Amino acid sequence: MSTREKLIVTAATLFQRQGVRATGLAEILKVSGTPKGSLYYYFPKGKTELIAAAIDYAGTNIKNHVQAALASEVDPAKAIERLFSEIAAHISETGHLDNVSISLVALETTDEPSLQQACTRLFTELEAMYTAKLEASGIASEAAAALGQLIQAATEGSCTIVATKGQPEQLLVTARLLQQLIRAQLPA
Amino acid sequence: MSTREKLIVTAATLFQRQGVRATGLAEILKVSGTPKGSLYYYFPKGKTELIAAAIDYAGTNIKNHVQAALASEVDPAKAIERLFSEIAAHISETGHLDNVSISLVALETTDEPSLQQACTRLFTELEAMYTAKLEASGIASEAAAALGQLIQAATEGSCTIVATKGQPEQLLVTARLLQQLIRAQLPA
DNA sequence: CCTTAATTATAACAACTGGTCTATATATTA
DNA sequence: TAATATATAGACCAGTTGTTATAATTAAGG
Repeated sequence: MSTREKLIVTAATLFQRQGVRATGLAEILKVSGTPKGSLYYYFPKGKTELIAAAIDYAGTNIKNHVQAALASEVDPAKAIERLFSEIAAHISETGHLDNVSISLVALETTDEPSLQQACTRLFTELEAMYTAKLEASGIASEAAAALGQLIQAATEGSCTIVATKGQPEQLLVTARLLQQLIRAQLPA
Repeated sequence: MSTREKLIVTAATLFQRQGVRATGLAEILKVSGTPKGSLYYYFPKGKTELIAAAIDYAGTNIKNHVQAALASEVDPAKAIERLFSEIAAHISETGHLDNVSISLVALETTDEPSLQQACTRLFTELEAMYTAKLEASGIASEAAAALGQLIQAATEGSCTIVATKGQPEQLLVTARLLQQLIRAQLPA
């Protein structure tokens, strides 16, 4: 792994776990074992540029997880169940939201247009993935789009609540209701 | 309004809008027009103590809004519609999440037990409010509890996404699906 | 009015922050 | 091998942060 990659991966993890403002550059350097000179060499615009790269990296990671879960089952309801149980397992094991949610980063960066746009893009892409899966199973596209939005909202909201409460199993309760809703929309 | 109250109200607003870490005591003092000596006089344990008071204040505010919306309609589905449209209007007008969501504060404070507990308590109380409303309309208690959790998750998640995207109308799409789900659970 | 309590004022502090700069080390190329 | 390009090292910087301490001012009580 190159120095630049180490910086991005470490930053992505720390930002998602504790937030952008709570993560100083000194900590990223220490955890990644990389030199300070390199940080400004690879990210001459500074922390904001590193945050942008970290959002993209985290986003790709999350999308890959979601894509794998959606592809693992033909039935979208079962796929959502699988996704939520994977998220629950991750949070249960790590106690953190890295690799599953960028809500904290998104909320912290609404005042910086380029970062807000990067987070917006990710949220939109995730919704589109859910929507596509639902459409592929025969749900009308308007209903699929609405459901895609709800699934994404429920996912981010559940991650936030579960991380706060320390109760990952709550994700499974929410998943069951979403499955019910999806099944009600599937063609007979 | 007393000095102590001014500090709490200002802190609550700024914390919900921009986060705890992005809000320094200097800004709270400036915006509230209160003296620095008073801050430590009233909150001798410092910023954490002020954050705790701000969470409680914000939580009471949010609970009051939710309670008013739930009480405004007998039908829980219509009440949720009203709540979501009020949230959408607020975000539309202000561009901020103060008075509607503590997700940012909650995510930033998971490493401080007393604050985590305060946020957990609020999330739990909000869920209980939704659950009680659903039960009162005849939904079986287990189903009502699961739905209460989904409503709370969808609310927090939607606020996060909508604040990021700057698209408050998306809340109304989500509200319609929640209404559908609620109606499917109501006794015939 | 005097005494006591409450509140305010503000300087000082150590620690942290993101960024700059220049010299040096390492890698690449011809 | 020497020259050039890339990457690293690390000192330094100004600004911000939350906190402490002490003196002064104001408010309350007898």
